[in-house]
Amino acid sequence: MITVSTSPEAYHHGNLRDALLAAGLAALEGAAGKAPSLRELARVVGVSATAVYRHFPDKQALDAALARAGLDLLGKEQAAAAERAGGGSQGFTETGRTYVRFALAHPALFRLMFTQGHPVDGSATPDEAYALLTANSRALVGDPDGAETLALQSWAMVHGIAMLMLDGRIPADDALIERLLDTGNLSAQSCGSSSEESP
Amino acid sequence: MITVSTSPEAYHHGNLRDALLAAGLAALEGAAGKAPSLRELARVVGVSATAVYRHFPDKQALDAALARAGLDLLGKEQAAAAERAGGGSQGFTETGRTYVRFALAHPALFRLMFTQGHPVDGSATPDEAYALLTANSRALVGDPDGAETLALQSWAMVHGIAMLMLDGRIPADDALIERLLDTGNLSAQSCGSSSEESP
DNA sequence: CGATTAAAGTAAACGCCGTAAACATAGAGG
DNA sequence: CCTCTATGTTTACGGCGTTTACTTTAATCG
Repeated sequence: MITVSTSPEAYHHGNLRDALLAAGLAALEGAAGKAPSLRELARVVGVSATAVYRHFPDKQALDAALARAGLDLLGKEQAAAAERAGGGSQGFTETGRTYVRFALAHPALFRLMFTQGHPVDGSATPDEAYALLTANSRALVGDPDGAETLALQSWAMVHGIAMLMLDGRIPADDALIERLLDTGNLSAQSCGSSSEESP
Repeated sequence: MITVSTSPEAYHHGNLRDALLAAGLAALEGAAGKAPSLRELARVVGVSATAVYRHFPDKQALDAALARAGLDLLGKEQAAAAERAGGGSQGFTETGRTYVRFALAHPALFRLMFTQGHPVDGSATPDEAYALLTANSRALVGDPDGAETLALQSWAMVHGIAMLMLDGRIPADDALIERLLDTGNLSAQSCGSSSEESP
């Protein structure tokens, strides 16, 4: 009944793994916005709960696979957005904007991606998003150390914006995203004068 | 047997609520770093699981109360740190440093604080940390709009750093914290020239 | 002071969850 | 054709959050 994009094999021998991942991603988008249970996924795919264990050692592994899928998707969207903006500092900013928008568009998936206890899959395949980030910041600032710092600061900034908006601590407002993404203001702290001043 | 700080009454009529919160905070600090279950908390306090429902409508409410307690604690630590640093921009930076340190020192609690679906307790008591943040940034920049932007950007930055470190995406390294907290570098993007440039 | 009443606790049960163990079956390879 | 191995199923366990119905405690009030 359910056809999964990734692999065209007959269902009963073949692509349960992909079917589970597809069902998981679908569930994460659903109105519930709730992380799906292993049993629920098995039910949706039409298989017994324990069948899942033929393809994932435990639920955490399933979640990790979902997280990696989400990370890949984010990386692709970012790359596309950066290219559309024509690279350079414009592309860099667009990458950040896409990051926040992705989080707001897929809240449950985004939470899952970053909520695992340890880095997803221990750097087996470093994710595309991060590679793009460092490459772009290296293109913007010459000094390698400065480039890494800029990359991490930018990541932290957009990640913080995304998380605070997802958690409802600050309004998930488009205009606010733009305002926060414009880091020119931040330099008021250290750009105009040197680092000391008191009221 | 267990004495709880908040309320000195005899146990069987009185302070189950506070005992549960204390047990919850203790569990969140424990080596497990795992969010405690309602039943586990009841067990620790020596009460049946359903007794909890006399004091909290459901587990989410218990979690929200724990989150609020954590928020208060964070606010107090930040205020103390800012005062110790003598206020001004020094104090402002110290506030941020304390935020990240708090997250690393109490990972499970910090996660709980920001992982609830909606803002904890719908702005009933706006939290001290945020009040301090806006007050400080207003003291640093004159323009109220600019102050709010600076406040939110700073919050997003430290929150992002904290979260990425908790999730193991970037090393939880003291030197790195310092490097990322120094936002002077960020201005390289928009301080030296106007906003356009390409490689 | 004693009866009533409301607050605070208990016990049992429900349906869900993740996971383990033992068993079934289909298809590939000798 | 028969056997293995990969992939599935059934059944079961303990833990979870929550509901329902019951009991106890202590505070109120005539």
